[in-house]
This record gives sequence, structure tokens and C-alpha cells, in this order.
Amino acid sequence: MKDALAHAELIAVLTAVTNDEPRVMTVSKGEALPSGPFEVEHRSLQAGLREWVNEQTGHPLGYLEQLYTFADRDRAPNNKARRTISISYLGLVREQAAPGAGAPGWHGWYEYFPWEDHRDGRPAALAAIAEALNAWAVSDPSRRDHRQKRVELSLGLNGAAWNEELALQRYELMFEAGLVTEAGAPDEAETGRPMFADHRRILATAITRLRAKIKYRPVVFELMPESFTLSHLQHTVEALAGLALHKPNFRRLIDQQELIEETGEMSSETGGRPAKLYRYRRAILEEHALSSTRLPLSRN
Amino acid sequence: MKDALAHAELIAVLTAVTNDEPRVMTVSKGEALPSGPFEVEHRSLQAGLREWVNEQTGHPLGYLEQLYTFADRDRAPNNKARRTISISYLGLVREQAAPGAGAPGWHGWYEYFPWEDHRDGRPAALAAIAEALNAWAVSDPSRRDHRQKRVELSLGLNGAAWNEELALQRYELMFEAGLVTEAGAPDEAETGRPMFADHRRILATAITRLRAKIKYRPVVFELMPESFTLSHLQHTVEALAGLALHKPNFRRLIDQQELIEETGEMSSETGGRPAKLYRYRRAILEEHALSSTRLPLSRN
DNA sequence: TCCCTTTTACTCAGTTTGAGTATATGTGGA
DNA sequence: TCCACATATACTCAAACTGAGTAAAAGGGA
Repeated sequence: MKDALAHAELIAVLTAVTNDEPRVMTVSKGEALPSGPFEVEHRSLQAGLREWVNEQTGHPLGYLEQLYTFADRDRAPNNKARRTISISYLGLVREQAAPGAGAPGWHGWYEYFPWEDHRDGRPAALAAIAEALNAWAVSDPSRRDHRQKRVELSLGLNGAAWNEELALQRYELMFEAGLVTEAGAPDEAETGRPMFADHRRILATAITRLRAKIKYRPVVFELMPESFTLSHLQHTVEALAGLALHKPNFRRLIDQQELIEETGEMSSETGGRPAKLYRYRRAILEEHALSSTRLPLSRN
Repeated sequence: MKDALAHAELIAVLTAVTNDEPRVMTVSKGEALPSGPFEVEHRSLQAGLREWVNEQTGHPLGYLEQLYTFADRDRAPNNKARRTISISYLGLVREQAAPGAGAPGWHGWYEYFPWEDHRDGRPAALAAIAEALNAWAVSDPSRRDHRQKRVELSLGLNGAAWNEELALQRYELMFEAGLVTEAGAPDEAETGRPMFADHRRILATAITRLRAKIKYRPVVFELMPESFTLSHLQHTVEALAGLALHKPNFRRLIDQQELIEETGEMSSETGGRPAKLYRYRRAILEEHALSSTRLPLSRN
């Protein structure tokens, strides 16, 4: 094999949900995701990441999964002769004060992606975005139809439904159309706050991944405290999905899965009728293999 | 950032389904997956991979997605001072004669994972594997219960259902128990054919990913010829999933989704009543955004 | 002609889902 | 003290979807 050397870097997208807002751990006053070099001493990529996240932020790190590996030539100001490979990870944590070396801070997802929060209906920002994207689509007659379809489907226009899992697709579309490149643009309220290099794209990747994952694996509980009410759980899921859910059906869904059990305690924090407190049944992971099917199996 | 240099390598898992058998493109007589260095000239990881797959195998490459990035210290015989980072990709192709430079060849998935093919019921190999894993579980009294649960769920023992998506989990379990390390073991019929370094684990990763993906995204069609019968389509899905499907329900599922349309032609290759030929409606991808929900949405 | 094989077309009960309504149980103010 | 108010919790019901199975159609070949 030819000698192909590259810089190797690890990037962490640490997410928590605090006060029903999804947040991401950042450095540089919210301008960048925490990252560090992958060194020879590290046993594995995961181990390397855990090590310096712990060092830089002191934040305990539970769930961790690999997200994606980036290495495009033009993704960042760079040494031309040598590439940087960035391996990103998604981590789920319960937010704590974390006085680490890198002056870490938490920022809401929707600072960076204002158009992604549909809990109170379609955000106002979407109208302007849709208009700008349409202008972009029309600007190239040869690709117009195809582009318009993409815009329609991504943004949920003309009868198409909003699909919260398309967060990355939407960001890439806006990027392609030149709506999100410039830092410090005047319309950040609409196009969201920029980040260093391609960190915002990485965050979009994480959002898409997590929004997909909460549907078929009980990862939300990594973000919940030891005991919680059903409403709290629902609001956490809603925060991640950026969608409002139907309360009775959410409850039914949860107890069908038998993922949680009552603690016996009650909480009366919310003003109305006191709510039962629940805890996650870790054992469930070992009992049911978390069925998956969706294929029309045949038994015999 | 500290200077952290590493070798960067790209590994391809190219899969096709031929004669109702899922196959993978290999080099070295089936002992390794095709791989090559990631070079400075490459525009991106994907581009780099496409380039030398084309060079080495001449095989046209349609669908391609990133699989996983590996860099464990002890994954391969290696220069101690310098790590190798391997970025793996999953590609789906229609198999063709491919006279490339690396003497490429196709081998069936189930040569490497005989226990994964359940189309004709539980493979005989599973009994011995279950026994060996149980012995391993019992061998450590302190972790016995936990290990036994893992074995049960992974292999579908004691009333647990077989879950085809756990292919990687099963391989890792067997690896941990020392059942699959040695090359050229006498019992390859049971524990499968080994591969170079961790290539077999990468293949297991690909299988798991693809088995999950066929359920919610119409990727099967990347493996199908221009026109095909419903049975052919079903057999292809069955080959990948390693499961037998219920014919009437499979058909219903397919035409609910409106993914295909009749060509008007018929095929009488199969001996019985001639079957209608269908083609994939590419347009569908642009029409429906391929809904995903599974969350109890609230409309208002 | 009739049997064999495979495709295609229905049926039907049981379960899951979307949507909405009704009842309980606290708090705080009149 | 009692009544609004805000939640929490509990049902209901029709429509859609699934699992499982049966029946009819249409070729080829003995």
C-alpha cells in the first residue's frame, strides 16, 4: 500500500435536553464543537474520544456512537499537502455544570437551526427560506424541476408532510443554495447561527441520526434523570424531534413497550394534578431483543 | 492541535445478489475485501473509493454509503508507532464479469457466516455454536447470567425470536468467545470461513446495516436488473435477510408502497404460470418523501 | 387431456394507529 | 370553604394495517 498519511481528528457532538430544549456542548462561545487529535496512545477511537472529553469538560459520558467520517478536501482551511480526517461521534448526556479546560458551554440546537423546531407549528423562518430556495431552483432552468421537487419534499411544501428526519438534507440543500455559508450574516434569525468549518453540518448529521434513532431504540432515557414523569419524557422526545406529539397516544405507546415502571413517588411540580414518577427499566434491554421486523415473515 | 498522523485506508464491501445468493466482492481468493489508500489527490472519501474500485475491478458502482471507521490498535498487524484508520463503505451493484487488476472474485455471504442463512429454517451449524457459546458463558461464574442472556437473545434461544439484524452482534459474541479467530480451523463449516485482519467483522457490519436498511428504504432495487418478477424481487430480499417471507403479504406490501409498475412483458422462466415483469419507479423517490413517522404525531 | 408448478387474487380475524372525549386530583384565589 | 384552573390519567371508536391462510388462473410437459 502506498504511504498515505493524514491528520486524524475526533469531533464530539454531545447532546443533552435541559428545560425541554435540546442542547449541544460547544467550545469557543458556541462557535465550534469540541474536538481533539486521535493519538497513538489511544486504544480505540471511542476510547480516545472519551479520554479527552473527560479531560476538557469533566463531563461524564454515557451513550456514545460513531456518527460519520469526513475528509472532503475543501471542508476547512487546511494544509494542502495533507488531509485531515475527522471522525465524529454522537454522545448523549445529562447536562451538568462542567468546568473543563476548553471553556465549554451549552447551546440550543435551534440557535443553529431555527427552522427545525416545529413544536409550535411551522417556524416563521421557513417562509423566507422556502422563497430563497425557490429562487435558487428557478435560477438554473435545466435543473429547475428536479430542484423544486427537492425543495418541496425537504421543506414539506405543497401538500408534502414535514419530515423531521430530513434535517441534514435540508441543511445541505441550503448550503448548496448558498444560504448558510457566510458567518455573521444579518439574517441569522432565519438562517441560523454559523459554526466553525463544517461543524454545523456535523451537528445536522447528529440531529438527523438522533431523530431517527429515538423511534426504534430507547435512547431517550440516556437523556432523562433517574426518575421522571410521563410528560417530562414526552417533552424530551418532542424537543429532539422538534414536533408536538399526541399525549394519549404517546402514553399508550410507552406502556405498550414496557420500557418504564412506576417508582411509587409523585411529582407536583407542574401545577395541575400531581404526576406519577417513573424510572427506566434497564432490564428490558436484556429481555426483549427489541423486535424490529417490518418484513412479512413466514413461519415454518 | 497536536500532530497526529495516521495511515488512511478505504475498504469496500461491494454486494450483489446473483442466483438468489447474496455475494461480496473479494480479492486474494476470497480472503480479503478490496481496499486501497486514501490519497491526497482524492476529492473526497467517496470519490477516492469510486476511483480505485473502478480501477481495480472495472465494476460500475451505483449506490454507495459509508459504513464505519475502524482504528483499534490491535485490529491488524501494524506499525506500532503509526495507526491505520480504515474507512469502510457499502456498495450495491448488479454483478458482472469484472476483470480488474486485483483478480476480484465473488463469494457468498454465507460462506463466511453459515449460521446467518435461515431461509430453510435454522442452519445446522447453530446448534454447535449455541453449545460452544454456552460453555463460554458458564466458564466465568461472575458474568454467567449476563452472558447467557446475550447468547439467548443473539441466537434466538429459549423462546426468543431469531433477529436477522443482529448479525454483527452475533459475530462479536463469537469473536469474544474465541470461536472465530483461528484461520483454517477444522470446523469452518460451522464457524465460517475466516478473512484477512478484521475484514470479516466489516462484512458483518455491512450485512447488519443492509438488513436493517431494506426495511425502510428501497435499496433492493439497486441489486435488481431493469425488469424483474415479483418472485425474483422477493427472493432477493430473502437472500439478504436470510429469511423466508410470506408470499401474499410480501406482494401486498410491495404494491401498497407503489414502488414498482408493470412493464407489460411476461416471463415464463420459472416453469409454472408466467409472471408479470415489473420495473422500479425511480420517480417514486421524488414523489413521496418516504414517510417514516412511528411517533404519535399531533396535528394542529 | 390432465397433472404439476407457479403466479395471482381474495378473505378474515386480530392488532395497531389516529383522533377525540371524559374523568380524576392537585393548587391557588375569591 | 368552595370553585375555577391546570394537568394527569383513563376510555372509546373507527380506520388502517398485519399475520395467516385459501382459492382460482395459466402455462408446460407427460
